[in-house]
Amino acid sequence: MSELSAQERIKIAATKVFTLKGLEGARMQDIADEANINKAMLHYYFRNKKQLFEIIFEEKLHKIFGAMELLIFSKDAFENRIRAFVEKQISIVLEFPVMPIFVMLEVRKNPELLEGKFKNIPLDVIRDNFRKVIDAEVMSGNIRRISLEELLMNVMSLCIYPIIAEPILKYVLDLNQESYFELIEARKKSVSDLIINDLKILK
Amino acid sequence: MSELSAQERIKIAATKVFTLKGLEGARMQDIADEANINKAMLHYYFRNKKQLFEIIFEEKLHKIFGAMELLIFSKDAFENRIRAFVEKQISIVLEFPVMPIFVMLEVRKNPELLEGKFKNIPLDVIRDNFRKVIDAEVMSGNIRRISLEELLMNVMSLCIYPIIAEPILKYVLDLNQESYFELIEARKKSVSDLIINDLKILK
DNA sequence: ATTTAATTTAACCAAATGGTTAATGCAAAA
DNA sequence: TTTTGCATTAACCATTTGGTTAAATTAAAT
Repeated sequence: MSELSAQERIKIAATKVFTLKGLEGARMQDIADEANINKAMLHYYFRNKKQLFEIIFEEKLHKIFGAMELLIFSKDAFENRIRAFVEKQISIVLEFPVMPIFVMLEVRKNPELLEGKFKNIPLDVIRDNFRKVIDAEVMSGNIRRISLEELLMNVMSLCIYPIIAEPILKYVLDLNQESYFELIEARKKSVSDLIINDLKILK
Repeated sequence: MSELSAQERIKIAATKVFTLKGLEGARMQDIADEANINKAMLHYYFRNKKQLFEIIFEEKLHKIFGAMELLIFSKDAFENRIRAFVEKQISIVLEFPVMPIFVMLEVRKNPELLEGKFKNIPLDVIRDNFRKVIDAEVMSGNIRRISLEELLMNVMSLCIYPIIAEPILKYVLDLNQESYFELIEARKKSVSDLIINDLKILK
């Protein structure tokens, strides 16, 4: 039935259960059932619940913030970088919509979870670099003055929220799966348009 | 020490624990400790964990969507209604930032949670009404054509996400509490500006 | 083929957990 | 003062939970 190794199946199962139930809410037996293996195997491949959790958590964290590098390590024009980032960000979140909710909630329970988890992603470099990019655009008169903080908050919000809030939005707006999905697909363009039009308005 | 009744203290404690840990992750003993009462009191005032949870959940749900009525039951001009809604929405979420995360996650675990929980908020009326408001503005040439769905997604995203993602944003953008709070306060205006400027651009 | 190592399982255990109960305190009514 | 009904507590119980272990099975090395 399954081509994957026990270890891989455990990680997939653990991701499913942890993201939905959180560290304390997840049951080792549920993870074992989901992975179709004996419960003892969980402790054979991963020392205990906490360690299994942390491995999953770190993987998901990197997935979410991996897209940020697109904003920096690209030689494209500013507008196109924004468009690429928006599209990538929406696609990533669509792949696993619970991910951001999971990360936000677990970080609130245990703030130390973030410490040292961004080794591979040089946040300070990305920040400095992107501020310079924005400044250059402002100097060239291409965009209005805006802070990195405001811009990033706007883009992340518009990309992430409509996907993580899917069940609520579908209920409130009375949408079926199909029309909801069309709306999200359309956002890959409309969010970029919104952001870029906002930047072009000179105060 | 506390002026509140045992029942009130339980609800406050339960809100704190449930919103952070979820239904399965929450421990009745933790709620009792947080409320400073004997564990048996929980079952004295509320039949069981599930019932206590559902009462908390419904309350929080209404708090979040209460603001939507501002968009309808106001006689203000369109632009001002948007501004009022944005300000209200941000204030509500600031009061209890875990609330939306909690609701989004629990609804994903158990979709039936939403069923029948909007008795007091006539969603269909609000939708119809607001669509008419938008149409009227479009007809008057005040705003570009936009769907209720897109507009609501944009506004909700920009208001809610930056607050629920606080710990992550502070870490990624290297912000202290003070500068983070300033940014959010500024959004009460800047989000409205962004939305309204977008609407004024005629395609 | 035999030994060795890695993988998998069922049975088990101590601790934690949701929930109950019988006894106790305690204020207002009689 | 006595009684009545609500509020509160400690002790208790059955079940669940994370974790262990020793035996069994399978795969790899000799």
